[in-house]
Amino acid sequence: MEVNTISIEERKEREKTAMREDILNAARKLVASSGLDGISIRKIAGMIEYSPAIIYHYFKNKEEIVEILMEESYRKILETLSLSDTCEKTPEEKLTESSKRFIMLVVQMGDMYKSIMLNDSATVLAHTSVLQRGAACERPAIGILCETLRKLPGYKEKADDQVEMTAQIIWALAFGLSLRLIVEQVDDAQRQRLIDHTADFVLSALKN
Amino acid sequence: MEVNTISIEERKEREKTAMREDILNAARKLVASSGLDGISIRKIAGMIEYSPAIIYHYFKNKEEIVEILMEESYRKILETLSLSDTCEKTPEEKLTESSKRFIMLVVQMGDMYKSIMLNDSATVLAHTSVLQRGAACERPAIGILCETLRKLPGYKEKADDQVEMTAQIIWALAFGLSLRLIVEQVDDAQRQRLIDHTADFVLSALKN
DNA sequence: CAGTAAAGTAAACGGTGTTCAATATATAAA
DNA sequence: TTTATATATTGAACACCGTTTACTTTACTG
Repeated sequence: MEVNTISIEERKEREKTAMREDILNAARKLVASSGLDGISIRKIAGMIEYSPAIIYHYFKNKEEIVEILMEESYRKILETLSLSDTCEKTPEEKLTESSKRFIMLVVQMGDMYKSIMLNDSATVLAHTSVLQRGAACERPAIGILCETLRKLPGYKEKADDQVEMTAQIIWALAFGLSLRLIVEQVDDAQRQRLIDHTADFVLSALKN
Repeated sequence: MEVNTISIEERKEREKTAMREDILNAARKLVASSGLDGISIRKIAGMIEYSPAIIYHYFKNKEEIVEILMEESYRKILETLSLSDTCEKTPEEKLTESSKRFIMLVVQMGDMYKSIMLNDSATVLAHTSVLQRGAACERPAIGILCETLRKLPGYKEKADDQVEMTAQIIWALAFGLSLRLIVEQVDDAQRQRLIDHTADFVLSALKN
């Protein structure tokens, strides 16, 4: 009975992805309560009420699970970042606002952002690297920034290379600032001051 | 015999610090060969040919050992940073050159710089935090930068607060850039391009 | 109903940091 | 010199960790 066989295979497939999802959900809970380092195969196994060994039937190893969660969070960052392209504003305003939104978001993500951006595994770097020449334009994080810069007065006739590099620098600044805000646990008021000052700083640099 | 007693105490003191130094040296070797994560109490014990437990008579825990090594490296960064104050150059040149030197140094330090700057223990943060208001001026990393900025045209009459914030932003930019250079393992040529472009970017911003 | 493929597990391996009771050693006092 | 005491040192254990292996159970197929 071929029809029956197929339906059983489909159910098995469903069960397999369901199990994978259960494992990932347990991992997500652990991250939420105690950060990325809080993930442990044994804890996940305890939460889904299975033996630890079974997890290796659904994932290659712990690293694979961690990377899935990181890519998930990274996608969330990109989504939030490319959100406000609809509203009509000057490119300067756009730049300022999306930078501010970006920093607020990643500061809120805290530890997770730290882990994503400092991970040097090939899989994660494939998404997060921005300094590699040319390649950067394919990556949303720097691509959106490049587009915005192009709309700035005097940036139409600039070389691609130059614009991309400027984008990379602005991005590095936002990256460095948010990381320090996270690590030093800067309070709201000082954070706001710094973000505003940074926006001014960047706009000044772009005018020349 | 009081004299004898004192001399014995002195020898014991010497022996104690010698043992501490042996432990730290073993730890340093491990860091050199396999990074900060390469340190393990058991490996250190093996190298100094003692049982692992003895290490806890000389150090509170592994964290204390790691923090000592990090503070050591951080001091080295500061020394190299405050080195070129002697030569006579324009503040712009000074800023550019010391920034470049700084980035080259920390990129070379690689993993260690990463670990120092992302460590959020109170002990390490006491040295490395720079975004805290006012407090930053006491810290060499941002203090030197403030002094240099003050010599820039139009920066004499600016408020302390403003100058410090600008320094913090430049510092955050250097921090973010070097971290990405380390994580993404950018090649020499591209690194040089980015550093040069960054210097231009910063000088442009400072002119307004 | 037998056979097979997949799901699941217990137990172990080698690793980690840390603690604790017991022991060896060296100094001080008798 | 012998005894007491403080210090240095250790072995063994505790509680974790990721991962692998051989084994058993379960579910499905012919």
